[in-house]
Amino acid sequence: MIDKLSLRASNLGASASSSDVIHDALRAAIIRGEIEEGQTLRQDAIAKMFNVSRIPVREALKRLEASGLVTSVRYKGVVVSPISVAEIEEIFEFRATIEPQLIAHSVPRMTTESLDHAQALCNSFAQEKEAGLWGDLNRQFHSSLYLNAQRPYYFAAAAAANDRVERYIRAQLSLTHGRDRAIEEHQMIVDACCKGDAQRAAALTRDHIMQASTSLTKFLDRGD
Amino acid sequence: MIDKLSLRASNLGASASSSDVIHDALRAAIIRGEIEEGQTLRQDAIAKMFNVSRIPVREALKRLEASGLVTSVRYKGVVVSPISVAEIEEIFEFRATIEPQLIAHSVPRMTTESLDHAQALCNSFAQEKEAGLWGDLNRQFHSSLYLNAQRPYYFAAAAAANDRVERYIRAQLSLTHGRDRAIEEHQMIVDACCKGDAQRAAALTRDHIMQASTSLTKFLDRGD
DNA sequence: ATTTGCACGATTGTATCCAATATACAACCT
DNA sequence: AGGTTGTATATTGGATACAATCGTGCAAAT
Repeated sequence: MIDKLSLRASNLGASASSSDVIHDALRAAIIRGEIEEGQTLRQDAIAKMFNVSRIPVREALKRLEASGLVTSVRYKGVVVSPISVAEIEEIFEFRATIEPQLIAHSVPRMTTESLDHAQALCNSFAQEKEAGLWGDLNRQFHSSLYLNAQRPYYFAAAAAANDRVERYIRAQLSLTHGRDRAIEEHQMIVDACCKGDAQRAAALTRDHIMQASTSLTKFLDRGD
Repeated sequence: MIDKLSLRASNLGASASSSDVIHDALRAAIIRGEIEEGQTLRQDAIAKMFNVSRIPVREALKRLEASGLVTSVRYKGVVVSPISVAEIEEIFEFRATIEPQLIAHSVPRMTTESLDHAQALCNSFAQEKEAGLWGDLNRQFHSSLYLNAQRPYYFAAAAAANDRVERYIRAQLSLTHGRDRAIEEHQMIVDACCKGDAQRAAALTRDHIMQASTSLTKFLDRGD
């Protein structure tokens, strides 16, 4: 028998189809705000970008539609789903319900490694100078706190909710003092995790999300 | 200007494509348990059932995959997602988090009409003799209590969670005393709504869901 | 000037065909 | 017999071709 490890055999069966690649790329572009909401996505244009036919593009769009990121009208096309301030508030409130439960379940299951990893991501976020990376690092940090929860459904629900408002989270981080405050709150959450205080970590997470929500809606109601 | 209401103008643009029809039919069949979990869905077979090509079938399957009802492996096919007892428990717990919030937001916004409608559905469920209809009536009843919440994201999240465990909700209702107990609890929830007691309605909803969960998992751990 | 009808291009929805891959089974070797 | 290799068939993934629909501009009618 050959040594499997020497080949680093990857699971080919689960390799990405064109449809998967296109889906992931579009999803990333949408949640990062690189495609602005309301913009219509033309099948042909996307197909040409990826050098494929429209078939895999359509399948990718159907999946994005199922997760709410785009809205489709027959014979007219799909547009990046617009989202109202009320919906943003609702989704932040949803996150503030789900994510504290995730972290509360995680804390008693965290290992030294996962705590170190979380602290490292916390530091990366705090030290990163380039604003374009704050969103990714912020999300990685929060995800790392939920990995031990053993709550896949909650985790997926939180991820979906984050996808819908990701571009507003990024906007909030770019607000005056938005990131500064996040840095402080992140460290407090990590500290609570290190002490094994699940309830405090949950409460801090909830506050962190709601604080971002109010500071964001204050900005959106005023300026936009 | 013509009177729009007199026309009851339906949104023609949103008329159903083949892909939509197939998606809805498959979804209904899966959540009702008519297609059992683990069973593989052949594109060709489905296409022939609906007298269409495989293209709209594939799009329907991609959407089902995005909502978690089926699992797809490249070049092998899609199977109805199996679900473990742990996942069932998690999703019931998720419902027990979300649905009380929905009803709590609904209660202060309920009208006499919506209360009457809920009571009517409550009665229909209690009086229905045919076991095959209990699942639908149960779901209609609960949905009616959430309609006034003005929380579309919560509502959609609850609907998706219900889809995933619908067949187990049905099983639970068929258990000894499962339905009897549901009937009592439903009436208590409606009564709390009529009194405008949002917190009690929420607490009762939470108990209702958790009670179903424990009675169900007790059955699944023992028998299955 | 405004409205109505229509032709045409652009775009989406679906069918049909081909390629890539998996599965089952036969042939073969030891 | 047991296992391995080759081959046929079934099934999915994707490309191409065609049909259905939408939107727009323009001309004719009022």
